[in-house]
Amino acid sequence: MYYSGMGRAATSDDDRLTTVGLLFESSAGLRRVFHRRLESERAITSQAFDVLIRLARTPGSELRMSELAAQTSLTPSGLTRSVDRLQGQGLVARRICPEDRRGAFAVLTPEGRALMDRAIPDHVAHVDEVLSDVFTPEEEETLAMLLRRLRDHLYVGNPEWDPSAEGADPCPGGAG
Amino acid sequence: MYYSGMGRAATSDDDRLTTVGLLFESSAGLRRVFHRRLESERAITSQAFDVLIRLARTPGSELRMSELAAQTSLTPSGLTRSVDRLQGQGLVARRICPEDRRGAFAVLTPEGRALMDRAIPDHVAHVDEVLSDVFTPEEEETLAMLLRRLRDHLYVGNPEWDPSAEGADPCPGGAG
DNA sequence: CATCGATGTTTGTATCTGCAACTATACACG
DNA sequence: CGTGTATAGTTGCAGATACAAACATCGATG
Repeated sequence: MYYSGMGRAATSDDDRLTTVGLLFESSAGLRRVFHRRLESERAITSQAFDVLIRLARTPGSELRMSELAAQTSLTPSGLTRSVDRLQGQGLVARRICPEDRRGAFAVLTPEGRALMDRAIPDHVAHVDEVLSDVFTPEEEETLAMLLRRLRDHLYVGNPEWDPSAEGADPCPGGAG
Repeated sequence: MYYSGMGRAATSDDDRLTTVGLLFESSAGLRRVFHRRLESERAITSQAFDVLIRLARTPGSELRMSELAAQTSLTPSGLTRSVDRLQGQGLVARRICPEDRRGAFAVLTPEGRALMDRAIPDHVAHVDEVLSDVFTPEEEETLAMLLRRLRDHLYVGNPEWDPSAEGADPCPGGAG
């Protein structure tokens, strides 16, 4: 999209839009690649996988709805719907936060845990396969470092998606 | 999303998923930032802007529907709907390709051209502002180089989105 | 020239998403 | 203890997207 990589990007406008355009295209392309495999092999969308993997990789396998929304780049409304669907599939359940009854946790069910235990290794291998085809380990590290700076810059100060809130859970996961 | 940048990413699984997670988050964050500004100042979505800027920056201000779909990471169906909306706003028109009447061009109308002449400089400045807050010029160049490799790897061989078809237009823009 | 398969685009349909409004609970204050 | 404001999450609704099927046209073949 935009105007990236057309072989005639020489003007200053082009240069400045190229990076952003490449970022969007890479993201969309990766998402499509992973989405295809997940949907054909696991019958879940990449969006659902985003939610599930976040839960699977959290101690206690549960997170507050708002946490999960922030970490999946979904709005609260979008996350509610996503968890509704996962609940319908029996992969996730809701648990009221005992210390703040407005709040809810999304919890991985045993079935969801089993699915992720099968799916994650395959997914990691797939990611690995794609990235190692393109980058050396140092390059991948450089890319991650640059992207981390960009991500942090974009999300700080955004009240709804500020990662600085990540550790400030009023009802810490499962320990209660 | 995924598990990136949580301060405890030390296992091998984490490392391998981090880069992809950061890419998705950066892309989503950038899209949101640009979307907000475009929608409030120009009353267009960032998706529509993707289409318009591609047209605005092409000689003759017109492209085949399939070209445009490939370059905006939309499916043909999605692009048809998008162009429908832009046509309804008077920003884009369709033109049948005289040499292949199955095909259609999307053409920027004078109104669309005028909008983009106003919007592009602001957008470039906005992109510049965000990126220069985060990266040195060399870093940005490095990022673009790495992302270009990734993008090219993801899109070659994918018949629907193969960029190698870009120069092979059977009815080249506007010259006919 | 008629037919058949291939290609470019559009349409029917279902799903997903976000915004704004709403409900329920918590917390501060008198 | 009652009231007012803030916060967590959900729901109604409108808009956007993809997949599959349909439609129109092209090009090859006989």
